Amino acid sequence: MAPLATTEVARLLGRFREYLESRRLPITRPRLRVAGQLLAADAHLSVEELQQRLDSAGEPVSPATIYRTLELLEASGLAQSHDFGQGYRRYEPSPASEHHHLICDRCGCVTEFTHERLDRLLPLIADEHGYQARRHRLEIYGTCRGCRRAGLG
Amino acid sequence: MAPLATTEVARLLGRFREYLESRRLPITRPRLRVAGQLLAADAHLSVEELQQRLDSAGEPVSPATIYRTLELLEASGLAQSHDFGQGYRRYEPSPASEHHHLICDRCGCVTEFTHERLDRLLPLIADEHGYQARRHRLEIYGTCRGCRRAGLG
DNA sequence: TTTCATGCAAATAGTTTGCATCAAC
DNA sequence: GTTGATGCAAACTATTTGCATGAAA
Repeated sequence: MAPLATTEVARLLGRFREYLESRRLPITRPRLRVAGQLLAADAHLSVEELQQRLDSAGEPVSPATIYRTLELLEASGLAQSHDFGQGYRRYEPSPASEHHHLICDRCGCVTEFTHERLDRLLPLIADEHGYQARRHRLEIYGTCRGCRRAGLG
Repeated sequence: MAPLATTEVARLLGRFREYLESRRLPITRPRLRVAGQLLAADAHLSVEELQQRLDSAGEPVSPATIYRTLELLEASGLAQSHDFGQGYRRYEPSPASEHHHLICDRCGCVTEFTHERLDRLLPLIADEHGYQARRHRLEIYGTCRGCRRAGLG
């Protein structure tokens, strides 16, 4: 996952401030630290990883606050969480266009892909079964290129 | 989810016994109770639901043993577990043909569907990204027919 | 009679929450 | 000054594990 450009991170941080203002919620230093660190991330981060990065950056935030801020980021639409069945959730900035995930069984790395035709197909399938689709989740698990090359496949 | 025919349940129970024998593992009463109850299920059961059904049937088994037996059932290929993001796992007998799930956001009910073309497509997508696909997971979340009729959609 | 499963209770791990204190406004 | 956030520690929940006892082979 390529990190967002610095200017884009700044723009999204601005949107987060607006979101907080619109809800009359204080714009606090810990909130901005968490948001800044997640929005600038180059990977799907766990809360633990996020905390480590905040610590390394000399901007420590407690796990409780990290969780609470992530909730706000999700509610505002600026971030998404995923459960890849690893026992904890991982977070990423909301992508410009919705995408799906390839997850490596070996190293846990995540690759994103989009597939328009597939996205159009799924609501139709839901409809055939009487469901009104709201969202879907598609994950492919396997061995990534790197692990296959390393003979771990 | 329609329950399996009684004869089919019996056949699968036989396969479970064979699996245990082949591993020199004791064929115990609690193991057969758990397997029998899950294989005859008409839905995707949580461990709690499974325990309730066992209790109701006058065949109580402790949660620890239920978890341990489910592990064996998964290892033997006779059962599958799913995490639908509800905070706990749900189990079902392994289907004859792999399928995907529609999950109702409201009532939690699960509907299965198959889609051959889609199943053929996914490994190709993985390959395009350098992954060797091993398995995939496709879930559509929305409102089921019943909940929509009840005006809960 | 040897081996391994069972049930209980304690441990685990990610996440959530209550509460006293502190920062934002 | 008022409101609500923070950090800590305790609580919570699904699941796993250690151990004394009991059942299968």
